[in-house]
Amino acid sequence: MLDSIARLRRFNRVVTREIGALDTSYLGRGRPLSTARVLHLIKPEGTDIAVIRQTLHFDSGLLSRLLRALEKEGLVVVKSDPADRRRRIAHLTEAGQAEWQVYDQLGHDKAKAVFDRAGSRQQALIEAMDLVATVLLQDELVIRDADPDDPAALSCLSAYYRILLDTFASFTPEMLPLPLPEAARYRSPDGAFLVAWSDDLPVGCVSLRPLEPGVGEVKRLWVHPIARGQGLARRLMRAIETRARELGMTRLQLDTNTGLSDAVALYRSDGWTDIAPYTTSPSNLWMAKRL
Amino acid sequence: MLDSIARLRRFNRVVTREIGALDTSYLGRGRPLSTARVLHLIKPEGTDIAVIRQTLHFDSGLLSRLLRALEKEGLVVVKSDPADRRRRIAHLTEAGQAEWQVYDQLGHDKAKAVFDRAGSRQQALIEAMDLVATVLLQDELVIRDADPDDPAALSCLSAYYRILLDTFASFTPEMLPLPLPEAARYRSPDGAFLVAWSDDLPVGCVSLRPLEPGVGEVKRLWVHPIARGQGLARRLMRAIETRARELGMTRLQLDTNTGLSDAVALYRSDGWTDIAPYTTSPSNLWMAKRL
DNA sequence: GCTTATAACTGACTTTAGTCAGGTAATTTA
DNA sequence: TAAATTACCTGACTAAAGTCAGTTATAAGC
Repeated sequence: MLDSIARLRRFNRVVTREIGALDTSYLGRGRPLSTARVLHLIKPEGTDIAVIRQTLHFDSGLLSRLLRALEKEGLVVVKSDPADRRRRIAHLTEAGQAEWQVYDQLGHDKAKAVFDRAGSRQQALIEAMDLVATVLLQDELVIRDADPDDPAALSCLSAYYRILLDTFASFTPEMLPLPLPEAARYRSPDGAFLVAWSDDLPVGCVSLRPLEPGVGEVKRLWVHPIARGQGLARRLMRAIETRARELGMTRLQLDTNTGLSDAVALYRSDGWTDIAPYTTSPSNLWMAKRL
Repeated sequence: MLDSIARLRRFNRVVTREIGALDTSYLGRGRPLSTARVLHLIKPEGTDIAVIRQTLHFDSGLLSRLLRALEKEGLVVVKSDPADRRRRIAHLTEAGQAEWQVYDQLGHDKAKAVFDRAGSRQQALIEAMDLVATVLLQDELVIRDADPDDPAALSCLSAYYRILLDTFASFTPEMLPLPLPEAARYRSPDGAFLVAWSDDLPVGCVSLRPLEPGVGEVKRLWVHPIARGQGLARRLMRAIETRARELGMTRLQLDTNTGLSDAVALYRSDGWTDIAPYTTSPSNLWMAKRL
């Protein structure tokens, strides 16, 4: 334990020195760091200033002052929210968008410099960083609805497809098109597509499409390797079942393969039972659950 | 690449929030953070204030002021270095030592809380942190003399022994005693023991003992898994050869095993040649090098 | 319609960190 | 031994971050 604390401190020292410099790269543009961070948090479509305040944990007065400074520079315009005119939304001017780009590029360059230093161990570095971040964020996994054509959804699907191709010889890339050909059926009100997020990294997905009135099919359950062992798959299944109920479904089906033994064990332990085959394809196990 | 930068930023956000809190845990004792960090850098035997300045990258004036504040609190006494009376050494008073303990405990508790949250993935977390730190510190590997009884030397040796036990069935724990029975022979002026450091983590070692006048034997070359692939083994060998020359040796020998193929390849490429057996034991290859 | 709550703003203030221009004493160099 | 250098100190200053009390406009509750 003592040794591990020494190692944590070493990690702490190194990381605050090297990675902390990502933030300080925002300096050098004649603007204090906090002002630059506020600017960089404003999205093209505008950002509710309350969101900025929560993200940076700033006092209301402090943020006000920083926004006034950005307005005086002509980079930002703050307007009242039409829906609730007490709330205010910050927008980037054209000059502000240009400056935002500069900051984004600075951070990008700094990050690239870190990876360049890793040389041949770049991949290992990224995986180690993911693991650290995921462990520290494990209590904050969030499941949100996504559009099946969204980049996050597509990144989950392509990871899921890679598993299928690696595991089953009978799958070919042509059988696994991206984006999904019937994307509309995975959108509300027909079906659903859920993505699990760890901070802003997609780490899991599951989808639901209608089969016949009152019956839905669960497909494409996937959990990122760095997020396994935390019950995320079960949370995703529970979430999609809830969504199915909200859509008026009373029965769910799925087809799977006994080769995916972890998934099958999860289904069984969550009340799914075997049913007769209803698809061909590489499936060799069919299950259903009454909601 | 874009994805990896997003992942680095995620890592950055999480780590500055979670691990950065290790430092801020020094707050809450009615003392500014920088003052507390200075106090915690003072060792029981006293610390040269230049070392503190370099470690924290503080301005000379700033550190002076912080030390005056700690003196006024009765926690620290700064005395002139007898060897060079311009230099000054900071010492902890009794009250200062007590306060130092409190800060140490605070950091300790905070670190433990991080590990506790990792649950079953504690070991994986530590290894990932080590990897990140080592990659970022790879240009800063330092090789220093160590005493063979030093904790760092012992930790290297026990890791080395573990490899031997795992690789060769013919080794038994009794054949690998710790601490070394003939430690004195690995100390100057007879021999040497070198340890490679990444920050304050020992990541490699090599040792040298006298065989007969003018002839030395290199033993126990080890490199931590997280530090492999960076040429550290070669640097250690070069360093121990230099040390051997300084000790007046003109010839080096070693015994090894062809099972350790990486090591053997290194020796050969660095000018070592096969010689006749001079030991029994699990060795099956004997080499020498003229200095 | 009146009261209360909420969101943001303004101005005054403090703390912390850090810089800079001297100054002194000790040591090293020429 | 004089001049230069080094190590540290002091005092004056600034910038950045953050806190706090009070104000205004809007929305929500009764």
